[in-house]
Amino acid sequence: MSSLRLTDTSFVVLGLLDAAGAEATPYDLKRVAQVSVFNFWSIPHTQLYTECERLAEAGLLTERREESGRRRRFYRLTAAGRKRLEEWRDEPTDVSCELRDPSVLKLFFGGDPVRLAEAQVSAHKSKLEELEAAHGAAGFPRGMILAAELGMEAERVAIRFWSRLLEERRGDG
Amino acid sequence: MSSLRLTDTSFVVLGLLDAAGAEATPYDLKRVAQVSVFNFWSIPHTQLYTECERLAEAGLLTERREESGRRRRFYRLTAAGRKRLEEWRDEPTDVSCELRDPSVLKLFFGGDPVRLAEAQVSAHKSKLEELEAAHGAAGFPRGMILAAELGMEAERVAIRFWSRLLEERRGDG
DNA sequence: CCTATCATGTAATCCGTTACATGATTAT
DNA sequence: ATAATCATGTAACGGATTACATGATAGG
Repeated sequence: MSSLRLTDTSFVVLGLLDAAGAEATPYDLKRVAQVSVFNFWSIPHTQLYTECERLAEAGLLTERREESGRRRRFYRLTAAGRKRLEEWRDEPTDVSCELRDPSVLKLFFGGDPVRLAEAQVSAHKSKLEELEAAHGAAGFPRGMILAAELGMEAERVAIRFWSRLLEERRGDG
Repeated sequence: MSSLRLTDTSFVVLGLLDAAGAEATPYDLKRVAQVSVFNFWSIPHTQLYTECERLAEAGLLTERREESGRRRRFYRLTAAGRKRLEEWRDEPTDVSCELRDPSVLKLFFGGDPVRLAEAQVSAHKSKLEELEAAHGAAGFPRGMILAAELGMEAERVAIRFWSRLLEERRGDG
């Protein structure tokens, strides 16, 4: 019940549980996240277990454990948990994000544009297709749809950028 | 001299030292980084100190310490360090990056689009101006220029995205 | 029934962040 | 000179990643 610091990871978990609207195991969260949040903010599955534990200790989740078999743990948002989630998402941030793209880092420090571009064009294309496919399904809340649209737009920008490098392969120095 | 695992942070340090082409203190690295790499991949300044130490232990940097006064530490790339850097940057990655934008996360989980957009539009606009200003200076290697151009393009996309949300403020649900 | 793969989870390690601290330098 | 700010650095803590491990389930 101690009031520990919440990280972005914490809010991903709180948000997923809120969206689920019901009890869920960390594994449930992982499955739904993999086709939604993880598209633009991924978290290793092991962290979902420890984070649920942490949040439960802080009183933001309740924990129920199966008696038999796997003894799986089911978590649910408490009122306090929902409150923290709402406070967080209603408070706008002015921190602007960073690209933090490993390939751009290599490019920045002198990596060969053409070789990098070859890998990046196909990577971003398949990512875009993935997003478009997931986007087809209906019934998502508006925020999720908007986030996906921005993600797709970002992919298109990346594709254009790296494709252009590929074309100018006679480029100078 | 033990062969520890190198992280992206390691390569930022190696890359900065390579670009410097001379001995530098962690503080030197910080100053040059703040107007270049940190625009799209930032690292807390304290980490530059510990990372230089780590890399020196691994034999990728040499360390020279001032005798008098501040007893500052100066680092320089070794041949092994340069080799690791080159290997890294010449090997293309297929990992595509993630947005990892805290505001998009809030949007995704139901944050109010208009309130978020208000803060984001101005944040991204000032970031774009900053990038454009830094971009004016000449004499940078091509990779750095390209990285900056992608960064500016990404900012423009973000500005368009959030601005559109602002305009449609009568928007549905 | 045996094996391979997927589901589910724990533990240890280590990087990255935060908090703090002291030496220079500038301004007044 | 003294305060204030900037430069430079250290140490502790905790979150995130990695490595590993065991229980279910399906296919042959």
